[in-house]
Amino acid sequence: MSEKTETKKEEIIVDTDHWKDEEWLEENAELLKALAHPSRLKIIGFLSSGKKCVKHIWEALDLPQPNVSQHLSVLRNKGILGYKREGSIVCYYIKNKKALKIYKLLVEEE
Amino acid sequence: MSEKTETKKEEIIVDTDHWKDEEWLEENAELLKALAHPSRLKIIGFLSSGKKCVKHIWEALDLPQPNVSQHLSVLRNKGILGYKREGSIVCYYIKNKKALKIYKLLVEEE
DNA sequence: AAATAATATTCTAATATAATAATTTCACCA
DNA sequence: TGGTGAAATTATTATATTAGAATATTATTT
Repeated sequence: MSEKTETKKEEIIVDTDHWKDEEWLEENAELLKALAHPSRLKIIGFLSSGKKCVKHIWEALDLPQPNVSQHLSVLRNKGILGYKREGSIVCYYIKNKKALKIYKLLVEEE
Repeated sequence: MSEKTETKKEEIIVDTDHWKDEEWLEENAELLKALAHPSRLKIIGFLSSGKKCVKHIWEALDLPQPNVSQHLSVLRNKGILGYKREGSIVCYYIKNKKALKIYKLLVEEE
């Protein structure tokens, strides 16, 4: 959806009925679900100021390493985070702009 | 958080480290979780154009009535939707502005 | 006070998610 | 090549969520 649809009269109609598009609903619900956890939101917040390595993340967030690793994998698998191996350490960053915008909206909307 | 904090020097510092505030994280994760379901996102989308009664909702969305009622109660309990009984019918509307903004962001960000 | 239409609640079974502990993999260096 | 630090994976258990069926509630009309 959201694509332009042309009628006989060559009018351009922008379809805003996204809620009719099951695929769009699935995708976006998935995105929200990935963000909808306190620890994952915390990770996003921490990464919103830039790329950070895993150790830095779990130390700063005061969460056990395996737990953070699990949450990172959720965010990575949904394409929200990207990562880069730098020798023996791995650094994560926010790859998905939409996710970052959601986080910023939450912050601004206080 | 996000409130202005005054230091000894009367400087105004706007705190943007929301991710350090466990309560803020909980609240916002809850909000996202409530929205993070295809049917609930669908309901929000349908209601984004204005107040609608329950029957109208489950017919338009092509979902079973008890199922929609359950989802409406999730959204209502989180304060995302408000409702008004009008005789024998009940009409729901989006009460939480933040939730609506999230939905709109998802739509616009395509 | 039935009957009916609209909506909500409850129960259940299936599935998904989460925290924790234990283990493993990977890269680097002595 | 053995040791070490960093990160990921796996297994387990507890808890939460979901759809769907059945039932209940509420308000209106007859």
